[in-house]
Amino acid sequence: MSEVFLKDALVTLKESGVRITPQRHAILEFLISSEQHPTADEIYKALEADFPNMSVATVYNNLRVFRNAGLVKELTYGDSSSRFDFVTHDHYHIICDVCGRIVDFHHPGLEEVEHLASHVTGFKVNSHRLEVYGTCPECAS
Amino acid sequence: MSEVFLKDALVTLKESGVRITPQRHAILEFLISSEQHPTADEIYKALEADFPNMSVATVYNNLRVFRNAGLVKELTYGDSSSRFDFVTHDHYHIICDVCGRIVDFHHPGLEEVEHLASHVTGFKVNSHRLEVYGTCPECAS
DNA sequence: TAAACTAATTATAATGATTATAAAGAAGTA
DNA sequence: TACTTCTTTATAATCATTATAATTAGTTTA
Repeated sequence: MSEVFLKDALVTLKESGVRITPQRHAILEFLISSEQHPTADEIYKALEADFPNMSVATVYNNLRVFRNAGLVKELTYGDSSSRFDFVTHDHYHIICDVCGRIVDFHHPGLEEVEHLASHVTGFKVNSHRLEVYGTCPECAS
Repeated sequence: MSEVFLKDALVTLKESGVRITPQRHAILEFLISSEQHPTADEIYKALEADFPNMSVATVYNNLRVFRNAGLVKELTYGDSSSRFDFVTHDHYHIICDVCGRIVDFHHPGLEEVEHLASHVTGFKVNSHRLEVYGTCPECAS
């Protein structure tokens, strides 16, 4: 399953003229396999063993490359550092107020909200962002 | 109208044992009158004339105090600095991808989404966050 | 009202995430 | 193989935010 995502991602990159380097391959692979929405630093640390000489800048640079290619979404919450999420299909996030864990969930798109917003404000709507906050089962017990 | 908001806010603060200083008064007043969702630095600069000796730390400290009191919401987007929004009644934001302008709009709460999220993930839901992105009428023309 | 207690402000330094820069290295191409 | 261009690395710079310590100012109570 995740193999397919990786292959598709590599094709997407190649088509937009981006070179596939071992570092890029590894960052993508880690992002896809990770269910944890990691920060740039977490990615950096996770790949330290395989790439002892890799620079943090490489991680940031490539996350930006992936984001521009539409492969990765950057999630910004109140805390200090961004988290990165490999884009598979549309899903929303629910975030635990206690431990910060981010869990995916699916919900039909909110077109009606987009329509209303467009109607009221006169904006031409492109997209929306929705997050739900609460307490995860582990922290609740 | 905004006078009422200010008075209510001051009462709320007093009730939670927070002292009303001239700086706090000014920051609140500016936040309420502003339709621009300012950054901490914008608040600091706006009050520079009236409070030449005020420290940036004071702005940050008090924004945190207001946030803890539930008077102010912190908005974090991709860009570097947070924006702060005085809480009146529930409303959502639509953000222009071109110029970054943030406009308020109202929409009935999305309880059904919260319910579904809770059901699927087992979380105890507290709140949610929704933002719509697009192009504002000015930038579209 | 004035002393006393405590919280708030100020000035400054520190932190920490992210970005910029320049040199070295590697991928793709003729 | 030599060339061009993109990528990585190492490091320094930037910038928002927070921590610290000393000073100042609200608030309380006698």
